[in-house]
Amino acid sequence: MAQRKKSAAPAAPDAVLRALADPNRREILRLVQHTELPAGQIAGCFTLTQQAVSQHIGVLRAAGLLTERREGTRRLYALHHESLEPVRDLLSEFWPDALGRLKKAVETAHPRPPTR
Amino acid sequence: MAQRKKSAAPAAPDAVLRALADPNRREILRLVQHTELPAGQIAGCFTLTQQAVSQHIGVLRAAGLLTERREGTRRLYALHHESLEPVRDLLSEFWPDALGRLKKAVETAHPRPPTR
DNA sequence: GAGTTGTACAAGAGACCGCTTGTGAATGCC
DNA sequence: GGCATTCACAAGCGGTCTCTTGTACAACTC
Repeated sequence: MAQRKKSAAPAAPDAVLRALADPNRREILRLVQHTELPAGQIAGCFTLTQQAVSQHIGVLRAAGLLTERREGTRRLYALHHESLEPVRDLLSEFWPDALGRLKKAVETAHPRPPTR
Repeated sequence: MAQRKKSAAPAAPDAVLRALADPNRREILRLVQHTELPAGQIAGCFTLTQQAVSQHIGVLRAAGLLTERREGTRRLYALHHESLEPVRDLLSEFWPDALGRLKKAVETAHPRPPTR
């Protein structure tokens, strides 16, 4: 199986939306949106246990919202912006006027590899 | 006490995101995106029971994503676009460059009453 | 090798979600 | 009034989510 999807289908936004629907997970994304951070440091920002935060990281990673890089014993996480696209597409679908047009503007300003 | 008890809810991003995270509910939103529809007609588009669809409508309404209008024994629902704004704000927060700037452009082009 | 550190995996409790069946309330029509 | 239609409310069931505690494992340090 070379490709996960045959066309430029809107993917499954379910996982991304569910992942975003939790305030703790959104906070994690805010922490790593500009710099990558090790799991332990992320966990240190919460009153939850390290394991609970690790599970949240797992949810975000499963949704494709985090990239992981191992460095020694640590694992560094960072926001993977492109996985937000299904949400943006969804939004533009329901946003009749403004966002729909602006989406094209975004794509013009930030060309991406053609989705085959 | 603030006066935020109207049918058009303040829309915490959690409720909106959770509501959007279900494919059946997204389908409901697509149905009423351009025209308002009675609950029964919405339910007729699904294999679920009328009650199940009614519950989905309740979730969407609680998230502020639907407006309700009573007409006789029927209740007509339509998409309430503005409740999507928290999602748009969230997205622009995590979208480093393009969407963040374009959001301002949207607000300039489509001014709305100041929130709060 | 032994200990320490950083992290994920596993199992379980309690809450919540989505669905079904059953029922009731409001409106319209005869 | 009596009845049909439209729809929400209520209870219950199985599955899923989120959290906790306990544990395992890999990589560094000595």
